[in-house]
Amino acid sequence: MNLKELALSLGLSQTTVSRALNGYPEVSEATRTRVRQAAEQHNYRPNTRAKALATGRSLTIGHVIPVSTKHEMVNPVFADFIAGAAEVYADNGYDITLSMVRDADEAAAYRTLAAKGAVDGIIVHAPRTDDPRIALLSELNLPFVVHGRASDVTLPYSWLDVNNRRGFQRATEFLVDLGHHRIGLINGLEHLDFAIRRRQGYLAGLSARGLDVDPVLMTQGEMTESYGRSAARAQLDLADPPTAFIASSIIVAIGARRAVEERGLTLGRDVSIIAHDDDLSYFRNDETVPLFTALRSSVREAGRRAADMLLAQVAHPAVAPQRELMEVDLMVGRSTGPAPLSAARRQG
Amino acid sequence: MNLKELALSLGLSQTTVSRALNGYPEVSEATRTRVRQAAEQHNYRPNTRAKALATGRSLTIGHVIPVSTKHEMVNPVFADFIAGAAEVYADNGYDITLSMVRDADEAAAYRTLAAKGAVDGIIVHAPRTDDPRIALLSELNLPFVVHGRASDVTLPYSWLDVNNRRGFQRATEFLVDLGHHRIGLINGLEHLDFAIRRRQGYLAGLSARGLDVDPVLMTQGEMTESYGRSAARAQLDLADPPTAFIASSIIVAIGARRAVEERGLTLGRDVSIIAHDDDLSYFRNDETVPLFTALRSSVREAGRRAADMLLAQVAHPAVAPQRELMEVDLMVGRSTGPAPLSAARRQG
DNA sequence: ACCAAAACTCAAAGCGCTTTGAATGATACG
DNA sequence: CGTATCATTCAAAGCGCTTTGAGTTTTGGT
Repeated sequence: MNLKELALSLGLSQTTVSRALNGYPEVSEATRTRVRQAAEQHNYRPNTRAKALATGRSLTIGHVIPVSTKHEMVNPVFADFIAGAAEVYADNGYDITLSMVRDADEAAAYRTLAAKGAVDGIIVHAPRTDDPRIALLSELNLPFVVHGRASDVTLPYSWLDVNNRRGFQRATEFLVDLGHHRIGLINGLEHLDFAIRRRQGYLAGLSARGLDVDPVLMTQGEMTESYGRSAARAQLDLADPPTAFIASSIIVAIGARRAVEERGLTLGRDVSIIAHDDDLSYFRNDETVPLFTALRSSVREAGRRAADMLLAQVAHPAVAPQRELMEVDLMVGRSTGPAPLSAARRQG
Repeated sequence: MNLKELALSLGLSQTTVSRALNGYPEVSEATRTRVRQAAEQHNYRPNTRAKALATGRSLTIGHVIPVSTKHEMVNPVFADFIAGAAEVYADNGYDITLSMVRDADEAAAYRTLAAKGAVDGIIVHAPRTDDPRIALLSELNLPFVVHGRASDVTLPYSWLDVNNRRGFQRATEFLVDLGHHRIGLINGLEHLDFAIRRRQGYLAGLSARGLDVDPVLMTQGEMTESYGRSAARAQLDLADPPTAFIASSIIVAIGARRAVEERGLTLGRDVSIIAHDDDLSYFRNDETVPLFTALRSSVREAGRRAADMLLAQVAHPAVAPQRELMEVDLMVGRSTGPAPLSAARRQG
C-alpha cells in the first residue's frame, strides 16, 4: 500500500493524505482522523527512501566504526555507547547505520558517506590527538559529534567527553595516599586521545605527590582481558614491582586481577587495582561494596547525551558547536587497600 | 555534484553517464573511462536514497535488536556477530542498520520495517522456541536469516545455528568421565531457544552416563559476569554442592570463577568449569593452554556465514531456505580436572 | 444577498537516480 | 549507392513521497 493507493481508496488527493498524516494544519480534523484510520487499517507506512528523497533528510544517523587490525565494533564500551544513543534515536524516529571503515580509506569513506546522502549526521568514535576527520567533516558540512576529544585540533567542533585526566589524577593520588609508591598504569592504546589524557592524569597525580615516573610501569594496549592479564603479569615480574595498578577498563582490570591471583597474591591486600568503569551492562561493578574501586562514568549515558547533541545539531545546523565534559565518580570498593608494609618499608 | 550536473559537465546525457558508471555494455570504452575520470575528479557518488528509490533495493540489511529489560545490543556476543556480518556486507556494498525494538511492539516494528522499504533483508536475533517473528517475516515476504533456531516452528526458513545440544552433551559427559557427579548448569535465559537446547544437551549427557538430574543445579539468567558469580555462589552454598560447572558463556564463566576463588577453592582442582566460548574478540580464551576448558565456536564466523546466506537469499529470493549447523570444538584447558576425592568418595 | 477572508483540497513539479524505447551515427554488404 | 546491422547515445517516464501555487468551498461580516 502506498500513498497513491491510499489516497485513491479514500477519494482524496495524495497531497491531502500526506498532509493529514504529517500533521499539517490545513486539513480538517474530520478528514485527518478518517485518513489516520485508513492508514492504520491498511498498515500504511510511507516509504523511507521516497520520503528521504523528497525531504532531503534521511532520518538516519551514521556511526563509523574504524576497522584496523583491531575491531572497535566489538569493544563492549562501544556497544554500550551505541545502545544509549539508540534509545535517543528511537525516541526521535531516527534509524542508525553502521559503517565499517578501514583506516586506509577513511577519508574517502567519510566523503562517500556525505556524498551518498545516506545520513543526516555522524558520531565520530575513538578520536586521535590530531584527528583529521574533524577538519574533513567540518568541510563536508555534515553535522557530527565526537565521542571524546582531539586535543590538537583547534577548529571548533562538538564533543562529549569524560574528564579522563582529572579522574586518573584522582585515582593516582588516592593510591599514593594509601601508601603506594609504585603504581602501574595499564592504559588503552595511546594513539587514542582518551588514553593520552589518562596518562597525563596519572603523571599529574604522581607529580602532585612528588613521585617519580618509571616508564616501565606504563603499558598500553587494546583493552582486552588478556591484555590486562599479560600487562599486569609483566609488571609484577619486575625486580621492583608495583603494589597497585590503574586499569583503563573493567575488562582490563579483570585480566589484571587474574594475573594478581595467579601469582598467589590477594587483591586489595597485596596488590590494589583501580579500574575505569564504564558501567557496562554485562560487567556491572555494582555490588553493595563493589569488587573494584573504580572511576565510574556511564558510557551508556554518554551515548544518550551525544545523541541528543547530534540531533539538536541536525535540527539547527547553524548553532555553535556544543561541548560537554562528564565528571567521574570514584567509588571505593574491595580492590584497594593500604600498601603492603614490605613495600612501604622498602621505599623508606 | 549529482548525476545531472556531472552529465552536463561532460556534455553527455544522464543515461549514458549512469550506464557508464554502472558497467553497462552499451557504452564505448572511451566514454566510459572519460566518465569514470570525471566522476572521480568531482568526487561524485550516486545519492543512495535516489538510487534506492529507483531500483527498489536499498542495499541495506537490518538487524533488529530486541529491547526488553535486557539490552541484547550490549551483549558482547551480539557485537561480535555483527562485526562478522558487517565484513561481508561491506564487501558486497551493503550497509547495515540497527533497529531497537521493544518486545511489546515487535510485530508492528517488523511490519513497519517491511513497509518502509528501508532494508532488503533482516537477520533475526535471539529466537524463542516458538518465535512468531518467523511466520510474520515469511508472510511479509522479506528475506531473513535466523541466528539460531526456533524449535517449535514448522515453517521452512533459513537459519544458522551452533550445535548447542551436542556440545553441551559432550561437555557434560566429559565432566562425568572425570569423576564429577554433581555438575551445575549456569545457563542463559531459557525462553531463548539456544538455552533450551543447551539444557537438553546437559540432560542428555547426564542421562547417557546414568546420572540423575537435580533441579537445583540448573540456573538460568542473563549472561553477565555478576550473574555467573551469583549463580555459582548459590550452588556452592548448597549442602551437596557441585564439583563442576558448565557455563553458557566465557563471561559467565569469569563470574563463576570469581565465585569459586572467593570461596578459597582452586579452579581445575576443587571445582571444574567448562565454558561455552564464542571466541569473543575482547575475551580470548586462547593461550597455549587456555584458561577455560571450553566448547569453542566463533560467533564472528557465524556472523559472516549468516550474512552470506542472507545476501544470497536477497539476490535469489526464489531458492529454498538454507540451513547450516556449526559444530563446536571441545578445547581442554586448565579449568577442568578430576573430581576431588572427597566428592568422589562421598558419591561412593 | 454580496464579498472578503478563512478553510480545505488538489494538480503538478521536483527530489536524483535507473531504465525503457527510440533515435542517431557508423559500418558492412550486395 | 541504398539498405540492413551494429554500436552509441539520448529523451522521457517512473520510483513514492513532499511541497508549491492555485482552485474550490465555507464562513462571517455587513
